[in-house]
Amino acid sequence: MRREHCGELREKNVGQRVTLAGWVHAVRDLGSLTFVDLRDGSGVVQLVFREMPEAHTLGREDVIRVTGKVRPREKPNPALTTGAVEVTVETLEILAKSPPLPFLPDEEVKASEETRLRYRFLDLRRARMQRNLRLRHKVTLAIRQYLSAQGFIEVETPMLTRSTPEGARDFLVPSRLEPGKFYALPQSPQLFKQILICSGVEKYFQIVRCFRDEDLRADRQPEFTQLDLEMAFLEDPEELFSLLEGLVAHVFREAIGVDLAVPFPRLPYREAMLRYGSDKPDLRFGLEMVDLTDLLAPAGFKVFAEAAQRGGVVRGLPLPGGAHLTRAELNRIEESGKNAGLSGLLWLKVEEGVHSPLEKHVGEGVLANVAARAGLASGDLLLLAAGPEQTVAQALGELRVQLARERGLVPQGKWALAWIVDFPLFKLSAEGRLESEHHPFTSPKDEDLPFLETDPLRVHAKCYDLVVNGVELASGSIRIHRRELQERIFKILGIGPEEAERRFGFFLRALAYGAPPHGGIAFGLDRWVMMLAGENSIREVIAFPKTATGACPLTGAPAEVDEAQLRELRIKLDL
RNA sequence: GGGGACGUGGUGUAGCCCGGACUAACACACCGGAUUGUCACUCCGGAGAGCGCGGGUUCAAAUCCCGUCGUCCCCGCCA
Repeated sequence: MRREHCGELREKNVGQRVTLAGWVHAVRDLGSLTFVDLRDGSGVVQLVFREMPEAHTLGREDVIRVTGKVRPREKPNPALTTGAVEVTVETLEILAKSPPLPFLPDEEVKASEETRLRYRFLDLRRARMQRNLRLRHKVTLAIRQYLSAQGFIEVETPMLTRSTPEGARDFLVPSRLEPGKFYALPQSPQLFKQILICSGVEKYFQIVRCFRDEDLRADRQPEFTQLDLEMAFLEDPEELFSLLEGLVAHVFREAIGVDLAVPFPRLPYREAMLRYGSDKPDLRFGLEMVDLTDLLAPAGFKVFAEAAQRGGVVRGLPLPGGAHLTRAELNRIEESGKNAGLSGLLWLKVEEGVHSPLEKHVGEGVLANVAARAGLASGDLLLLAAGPEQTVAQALGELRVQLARERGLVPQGKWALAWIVDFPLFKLSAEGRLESEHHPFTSPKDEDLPFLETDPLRVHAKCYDLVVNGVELASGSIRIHRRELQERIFKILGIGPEEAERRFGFFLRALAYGAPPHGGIAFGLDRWVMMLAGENSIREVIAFPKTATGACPLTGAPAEVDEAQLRELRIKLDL
């Protein structure tokens, strides 16, 4: 269909005869004069119908085609990019009618999210959703351009595969040809991309759908998209970091015109936990925590002494300008701290000297030292907590973010990116078993290899996360490329040779036949686009997302299937 | 698995705490009419829900109670 684009008409088009097609965005019927805002993918332009009775039959979201002449407006509308002109209609053709709408595809949707999802085809017509879809396209295009220019090739890996040893629950697909057996949808292409490396694909990437059957959140969907990437002959994460800094900076520039400062800071996991109480710290603001165990444990306050005795810590979270907080506000903060797992929260403030309920227990000298270490100035507050290190760090970390938000200490429009490095290789599960912190194919750091069996928890991994404004954007590692080391790791994790062979023998075989050193990373694409779009939910940047129970209000999925389908798959339901 | 919030015409809300004047209100959308410069057009008129569903309490339930379903947020879970 030959046509001009509504949103592109300007004063320079005045006098031209044009054909336009699109949706009726609004109708203003003044009798023998009718104005219609016509919308297509490019934007909106005003049509003028004079003495055309058909114009009275137009309804919102009807699809029409018109021809007419571009004219300057008597009264331009500065709110519209095409506001200097209008099109006087000569012919009108109604291509499709629309029934009354559940909601108008205007900027301000009043419809609930459920209604929006049920009528997603209407919702996506809104300018904001169109912008989000286009932004997402820009991001994936920029990624493909950049990586392609760097010599990476995109390779597709199977959607129907076998259950890979990731941590999450798998979505299963029954096999008809082999009754009783199942495919799994991939949680990530982890093993396939490593096999590609072993296959001589030295630089691989894929923008790929991944599936995890876990509960949903505002930033979690059962199917989501990753930018998955892997490189051969990679031993030093720094090599990858500089490549990815280039990629990330390119995407930010292309997608939203922001120039990021590179390189991004590197922050060891241990330091992130100590200073920010999180392995994905929001570095847009300060409020850095300090360790006070050595000052306060021996100071004569029982709670602190006992915490230290049990191997715990005493930590402080400074709150600049917090000295004037009322008793009620402090109580509320303590309540939040308790919800986050603390057994209590004490405070200290600097205001014409140092004041604290601790004063009578530990004395002024100690308090002054504490204030000095925390770098407190007059008018500042320090929140104090004691207990097991992990608990205290995490809880104060949560408080740090919460207080910064509440008190407006988070700078808007700022992008704080950082690499978190030197993660531990293992962690203890709730049952006290060793588990991989990242995944079992992550390489330990060379200098820690001697402790692998003797003191596994002190072993660091060649593992890294990229965090942006307190959100984990990407996560990756240098992989194990020698089979012997892989078998040592399995052994430590309690995976015997038979189990290893059964679950991923195919992968171990690939490693055995000459695997180059390699490593890679995976980005959460939905989260990335969400942040770039300034949205609070990834559903706003996914064309057809699922609800919190994994349902699709548009299609009604998941749904029952025919008895015949089940019989063919030899499946009997037991509900 | 747990906690919290919510569910009222097509859509978004008010009413619910404190049951009765609710024959359920308002806005947008819709229908009819008027209208030659609007752009949230305006003006006049109209239709449209029995309050997610089921049960209970009561003389009386949108309102109180129990159950159930659905939506959203959070914790667990998600390496």
